Amino acid sequence: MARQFAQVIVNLHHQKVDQIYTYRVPEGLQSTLEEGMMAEVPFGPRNHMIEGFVIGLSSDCAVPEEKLKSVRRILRQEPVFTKNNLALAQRMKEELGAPLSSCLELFVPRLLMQEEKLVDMVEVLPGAGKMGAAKPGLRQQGFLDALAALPGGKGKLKEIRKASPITGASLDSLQVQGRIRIWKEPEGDPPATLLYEEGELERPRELNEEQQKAVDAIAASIQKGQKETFLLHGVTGSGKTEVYMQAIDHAMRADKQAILLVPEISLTPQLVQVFRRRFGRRAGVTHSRMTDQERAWQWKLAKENRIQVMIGPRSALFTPFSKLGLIVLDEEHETTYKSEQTPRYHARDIASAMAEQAGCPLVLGSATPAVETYYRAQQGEYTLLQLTKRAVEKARMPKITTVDMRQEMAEGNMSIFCRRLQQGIRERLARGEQVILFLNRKGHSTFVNCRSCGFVLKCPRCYLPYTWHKDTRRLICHHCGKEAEMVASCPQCGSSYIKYFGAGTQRVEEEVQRLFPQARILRMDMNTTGRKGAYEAAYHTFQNRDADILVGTQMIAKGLDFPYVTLVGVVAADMTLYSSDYHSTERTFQLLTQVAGRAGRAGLEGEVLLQTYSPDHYCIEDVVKQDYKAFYANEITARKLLNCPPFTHILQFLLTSLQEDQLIQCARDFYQLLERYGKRRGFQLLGPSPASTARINNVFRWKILVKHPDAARLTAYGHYCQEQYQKKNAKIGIQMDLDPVTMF
DNA sequence: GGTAGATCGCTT
DNA sequence: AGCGATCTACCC
Repeated sequence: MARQFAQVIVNLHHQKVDQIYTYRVPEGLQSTLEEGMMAEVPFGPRNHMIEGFVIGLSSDCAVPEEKLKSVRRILRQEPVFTKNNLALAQRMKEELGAPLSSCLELFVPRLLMQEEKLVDMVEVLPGAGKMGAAKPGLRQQGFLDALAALPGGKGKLKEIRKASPITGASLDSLQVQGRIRIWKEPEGDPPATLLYEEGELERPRELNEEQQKAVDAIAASIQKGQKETFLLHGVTGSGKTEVYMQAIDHAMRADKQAILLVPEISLTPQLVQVFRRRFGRRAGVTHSRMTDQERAWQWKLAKENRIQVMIGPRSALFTPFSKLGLIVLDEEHETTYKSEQTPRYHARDIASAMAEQAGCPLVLGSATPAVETYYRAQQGEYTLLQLTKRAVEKARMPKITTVDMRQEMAEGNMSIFCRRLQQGIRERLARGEQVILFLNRKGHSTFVNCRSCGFVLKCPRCYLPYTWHKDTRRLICHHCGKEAEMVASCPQCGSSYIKYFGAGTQRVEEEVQRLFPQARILRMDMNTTGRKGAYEAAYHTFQNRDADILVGTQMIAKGLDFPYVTLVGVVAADMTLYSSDYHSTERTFQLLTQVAGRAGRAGLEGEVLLQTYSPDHYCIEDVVKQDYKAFYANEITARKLLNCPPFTHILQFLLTSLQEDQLIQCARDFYQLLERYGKRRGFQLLGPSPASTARINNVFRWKILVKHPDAARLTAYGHYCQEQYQKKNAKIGIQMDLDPVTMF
């Protein structure tokens, strides 16, 4: 039966045209057009030619036929997505409220979406010659003959046209008649960077008992061909990478493929080297510094099964493997797994859905798992695998101690460094060892606390810290929007030493320089490493011991390995602890655990000092004890109490406008609309409140939060309300984010 | 997003 | 009535 109609999703990323359009398929294309292909179609009153994804072909048509236009041509030689990919994209659309076209686009490498980077190819179709020379003109016949004479009957359109001139109209006609096919593909051969030398491959290392148990469990699951999710909870240095590699090896031996996801930041050259030495050319890599050309070739190689494992950031999920046998998410708690662009998906969720489709295991690995993940393991939804021992003999866990800054002040030390840290730095300088001073300042949210007793001003409704607004000199709860006056003295102890928190890295650097004029200090933060190569330069300076003290933010917490660092000082351990984001306790635990791991990497003993105003907060206590389970138990109780994930889902609306008064008015209107549609159906509303960065590039930002335990219903409701609101009022921008990893 | 046709409001 | 500016519906 002739499939003369095509269901097409136009690739314009816009909600208004996010629907299925039906096109007629010209007879000549009916034998070649397949589901999953990209096609060029006329669209709109001016019939602009645009790209579309063909998501279905049929012999009947639901739309009045006089409305129909025809598919112009096929854009790529092969389908770019499968039925499974389409099903997943449709699910993403529903759960995330994103246009289907932008969900489908994830499966296509960027290069294939950029017309100008592709070259037109043309191929003569079987049977074309037999139609005889009578019907087509001489020019057309000449063109067909020239084409047929080429090896494989195909070549670059431009070159053939030069040798055998033909008009565009004639080309169209030949195509519509089904005598030739034209498509676009990347030019040239695989870049040399992908064709590295393959030396002798390394053999797997010997595993300890725990590692072996983990590998066996995953291997058994690969064999079964059923989805199973594992949480591989292993302390730093417990040899998770070796477990991944041997599990991947099992998948390959079962003639299947594997994906290893890593957070972008830790995609160090070392890891890539390790994989290449073990798997040789069967290992493919993607990362941000790769060109589109290189990525497109990786995609092609994966599709042809010439690569069997792909390593990379969340985009590596969309590698077109046809026999997926294993997915691994390393450092699964990392926030970089959540996309910040539409569709705002979480790699963990997509990986889970893909494992379901493929019937293969999913391994989530971390030393500090996300609370949601550990909860699911506790519930029996995930299988817990534990690595409790360090695989490297020499490396010992560092000694972690807190210093109570309230006491420091009571004893007359007004410096930003406690006496113990000053003494520690002095000793390291004398011994020629190195020091890292870490300032976990993130974002700009400043909370107010008492320097005498440590009391933190919190919203009485949400029990989350107020944010201090310098301009209005008021306190605002960024969770629910409640406002309050600043206090003159501490409500708990009456001290007047109550103020907002906030020292920058620059201030810390100045202070160190003042206290230790002879020390060589290096500062690393967004300001100093902005230029290209500046990060690497600073890294090497410290690595070569051309500096004694490294002062830095977040970016120095991850993956850096400096053997001569024996002291790590965390200047303000509480800084990220008290922000209005419900994740903040978890993030602080993960961050401090990670920073602590920077001390004493080689044989030398490491010491970590945490300066804090709340030494008895469970987060700080559990970091000191290096006890994840204790932290989890405390945190999950808090989440339950506050009705936060994993007990509910949160939908965040970010509202933006150039005019503040208009924005505030619209935010209130939108809130009322949300209330009208959702209050009685169990949607819990919070806000509106200013975003933590209330203004970016003159654009004002407010937000509204909605909670509901059912993610799909929450998104559907949010999407519906947004549509209803924007029908009437398009003056402000509204962005929706399900389960945001950073609450603006 | 882009376009066309409808509607508004100000000019002559 | 005449004409640009703004709004609204629709795109297979």
